[in-house]
Amino acid sequence: MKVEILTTSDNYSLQKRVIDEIRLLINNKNLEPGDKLPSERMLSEKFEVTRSNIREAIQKLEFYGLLKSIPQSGTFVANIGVVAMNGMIDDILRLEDPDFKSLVETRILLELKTARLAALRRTDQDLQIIKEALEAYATKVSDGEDAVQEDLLFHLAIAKASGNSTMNTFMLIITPEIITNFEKYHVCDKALAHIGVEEHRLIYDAIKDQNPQLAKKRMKKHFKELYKYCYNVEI
Amino acid sequence: MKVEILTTSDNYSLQKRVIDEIRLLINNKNLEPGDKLPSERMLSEKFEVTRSNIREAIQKLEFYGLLKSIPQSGTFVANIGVVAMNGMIDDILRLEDPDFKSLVETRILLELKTARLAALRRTDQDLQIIKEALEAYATKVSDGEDAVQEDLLFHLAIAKASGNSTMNTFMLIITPEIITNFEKYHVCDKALAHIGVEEHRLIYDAIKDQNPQLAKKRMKKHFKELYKYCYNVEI
DNA sequence: ATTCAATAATTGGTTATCCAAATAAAAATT
DNA sequence: AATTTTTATTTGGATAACCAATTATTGAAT
Repeated sequence: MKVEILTTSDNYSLQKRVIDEIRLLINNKNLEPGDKLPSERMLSEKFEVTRSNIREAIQKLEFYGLLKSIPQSGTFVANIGVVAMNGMIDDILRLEDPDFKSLVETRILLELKTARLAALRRTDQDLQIIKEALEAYATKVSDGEDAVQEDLLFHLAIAKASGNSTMNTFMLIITPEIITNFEKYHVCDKALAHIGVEEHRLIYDAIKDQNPQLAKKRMKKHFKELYKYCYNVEI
Repeated sequence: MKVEILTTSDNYSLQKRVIDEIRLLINNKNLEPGDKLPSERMLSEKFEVTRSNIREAIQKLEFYGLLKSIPQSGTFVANIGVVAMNGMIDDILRLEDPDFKSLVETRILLELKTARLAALRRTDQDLQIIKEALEAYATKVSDGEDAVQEDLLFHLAIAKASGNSTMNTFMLIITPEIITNFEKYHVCDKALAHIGVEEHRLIYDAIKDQNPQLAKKRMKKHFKELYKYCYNVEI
């Protein structure tokens, strides 16, 4: 059974309201870094929402490093002052869901960098994993099968070899969204795959030879071909 | 009262265990995209953990786009096959917490790009917000006050003006961690601030004049000076 | 045998209750 | 009066009970 993604606007705007209330409270009480927020129970009463709503809002602000909950003690303002707190919460509230163009743009930026870094830093073990991913991809393609997954894993292997855990995380975040979009529009069919294999091999060689410039250049070309075929757009 | 960040290793490894069990289950049952997972209650019984543990693990995999929960219906495998699922979960489990060097490296990559894009895409309103952030920063510095927050907001204003919501999100994620590290090591004191103001102004001018190359170049110089002063390292 | 309405069971999400740690307050001891 | 010990309260987190939407099952009607 296939399912479609849906977003419930109700809870979403409620969370935004709670986050904004917390922002106002921090302003009114002039809470500085390290200061304690009122307890979850008090906040839920004050804002007339459930404690769950408060918890979710706090967890979101915790994700962005603005608050820190300590068990059996309280929730505290992180090492960020009132001014930055306001600005950042404002940004968080206004954040729209990423459009596909934004995802692609970011992916290319990240992958040109990870390819370069992988060429500089890859260990022998990293190289081995990339090679295995490459060959799994090549095998699938030569068998005429769909190889979107293997393609993905090749790119993630490079991200891991870059030795930069932040970029690695970011790649993990955006990759599935890109894949979903790719499959949704039914672009990038198997005709492209054979070209892809050769391009992958060239990228692998550059990383193997520890040639960062070349790795970046070949990754750039890879994306150029990819998006030219898939979307008839130059990037 | 100041608080220190701590990480409880217990729940963390428990979540990893649950995620790995889910991975194994998807493998053993050969679940394809769109297939339904067993209910949370069954999973909690099967893995001998609480339903909360199951929910948290599912939510994490949902964050990375691997699963999708539908209310009153079930949890489903996203549009990603078994192979990619395995590879990605493997990556997620191995993800280490980002080191400072990794954060800085990623920040620079992102900011060189957002500066460039902001120069290309900024609206008049974007420019106005950047200008306000710049002047708030300049005022603080000329008053001899600490201006870390205003500095941060200037950079975030540029990220917003880039028109790329993904990069904007990523900037919001890494910024507080960087700030925390900056303050922890008590580097980057006020002596640097006056240079910073001038550099900010130059970046602003380039964005105002819609000169992407110049904006990027000046941002690059800004970071070079910053990290040279703060860490005595070349980047 | 097929179709459709009615009912029972299942599901993720929500709310309420309980818990153990941490803090504050009070009382006892010196 | 100062300090320690004891008790009470507050805290975020864990658990359990509940809910409404969905799905599966049953059975009656054609």
